[in-house]
Amino acid sequence: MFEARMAQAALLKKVLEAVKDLVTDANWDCTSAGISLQAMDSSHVSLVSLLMRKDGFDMYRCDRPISLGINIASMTKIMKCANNNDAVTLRAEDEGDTVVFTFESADQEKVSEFEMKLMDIDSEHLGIPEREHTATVKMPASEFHGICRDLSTIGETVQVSVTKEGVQFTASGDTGKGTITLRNNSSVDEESQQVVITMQEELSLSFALRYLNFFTKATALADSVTLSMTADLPLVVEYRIEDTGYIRYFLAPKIDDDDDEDNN
Amino acid sequence: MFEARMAQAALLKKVLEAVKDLVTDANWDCTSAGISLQAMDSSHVSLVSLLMRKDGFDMYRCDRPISLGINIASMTKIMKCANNNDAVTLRAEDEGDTVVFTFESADQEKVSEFEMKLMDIDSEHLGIPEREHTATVKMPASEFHGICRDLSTIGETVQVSVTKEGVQFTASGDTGKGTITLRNNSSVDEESQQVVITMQEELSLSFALRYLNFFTKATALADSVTLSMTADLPLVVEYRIEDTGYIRYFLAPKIDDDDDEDNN
DNA sequence: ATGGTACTCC
DNA sequence: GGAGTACCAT
Repeated sequence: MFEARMAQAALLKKVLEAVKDLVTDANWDCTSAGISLQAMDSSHVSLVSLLMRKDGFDMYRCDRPISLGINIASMTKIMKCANNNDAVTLRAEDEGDTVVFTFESADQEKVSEFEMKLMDIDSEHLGIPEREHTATVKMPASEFHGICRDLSTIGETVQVSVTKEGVQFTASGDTGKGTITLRNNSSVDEESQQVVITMQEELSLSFALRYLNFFTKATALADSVTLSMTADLPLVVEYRIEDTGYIRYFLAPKIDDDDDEDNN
Repeated sequence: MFEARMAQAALLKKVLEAVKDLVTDANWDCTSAGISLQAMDSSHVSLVSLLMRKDGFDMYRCDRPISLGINIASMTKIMKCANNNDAVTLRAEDEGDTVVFTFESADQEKVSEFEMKLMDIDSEHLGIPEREHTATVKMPASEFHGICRDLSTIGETVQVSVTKEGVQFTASGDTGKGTITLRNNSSVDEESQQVVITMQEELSLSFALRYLNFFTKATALADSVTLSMTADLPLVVEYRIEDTGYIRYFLAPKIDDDDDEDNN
């Protein structure tokens, strides 16, 4: 028996928003420690990794590990039926082929139950090593969101260049070129507004904006986002989910990492 | 001569919103008592019945009964030209083939007139008997709206089950099953938020959500909606129009009213 | 209440 | 493929 209850449906809704454009089906792997999900996007370019630890839940019970194969669109539809401050309970029998969502309104006058069929999904459970990166940039999530959106109107690729002084995002295309520079400002009062750079050496990598724009669907989940970069290794874009875990996205850099590239 | 004036164009706009998706042409039957309209929807499945008593108007005059055959889309277009708090006057000559809409802005600084051609419409004026029902459920109109919208994502049919304790709405489909339960809570302070059940005996009937979703276009007209049900008879969905009358929708239950039905 | 998006019909 | 319509989200 698996059963987990969270006080605010809003959280799960936001998680789905952050996943649904990238992934059609995924296994939600539930253990006594919590829920995790790993999936490649449908074009096998990027990877999403979600962790929700059991302490992020009001109530959490998982008698034995269970993998819930879920169609994300169906789950999204169901979660749309919850109000943001409904309590949500997920329940699955060990040998069952369904999961049941229960929504309870704050005033207890309304209870909704949605039963969803589970799927069999080949899970490519990729062990992703936690590694040190050459450079990390922590910045306001909404700032990153805006930068990716804006640069998309210029070109398809963004070049991210990190120095001790700051981070620079550049895109170019037919209409011209756009560059956005954020200064390292870890001294700003509000932590959520800080731009904090940690690095061993300067570095410059290019990424497909199309995927970054999918990643920024997680903006509602966290005030800050952290970009972790190492030459020739995938970028990691991490949003911490308060008290609960994180959602991380992985995206390999474009190989043509030079300024002369003009065929975006 | 027929002439009627209402202080707020908003009311007539909302009435049109509540009718236009269901009915293309309809006779507005005007008598000294007021205006009424009855029409089947275009697929002859459901029925709309509108009543606006003369006391709902600022000014009302109807020398002899007259039936105004109106294309609802045309009238909607014309009413879109009125501001919500314009006063509206409808005027038709006894032997004429047009109706004139006059909009006067609140500050009297602007007057608009639109003349619309009338149509000849075969009116199937169905005498609908007022009858006692086995069960009625009064609930917040917005709640009913949300339930119909949410369950539409699950299946095409909703089963409505009424007991003394509450009312339950259930739909099922390929992706699973959804159930929403509202407790009878007539003791809630705000009358508009109450769920009030009146019943002779428990009952469970199924309806096509497609039509219920057309009916909920009337949500803006009233805080509450009342569902009246009797086995094998059409459901009546009633929105009271404050001080004026009502709009009622009728929809026959689906015949397969059992839980084993799986071909929604 | 209004604007954007997504769907459906033509 | 385009326009109109309906729905959702802000």
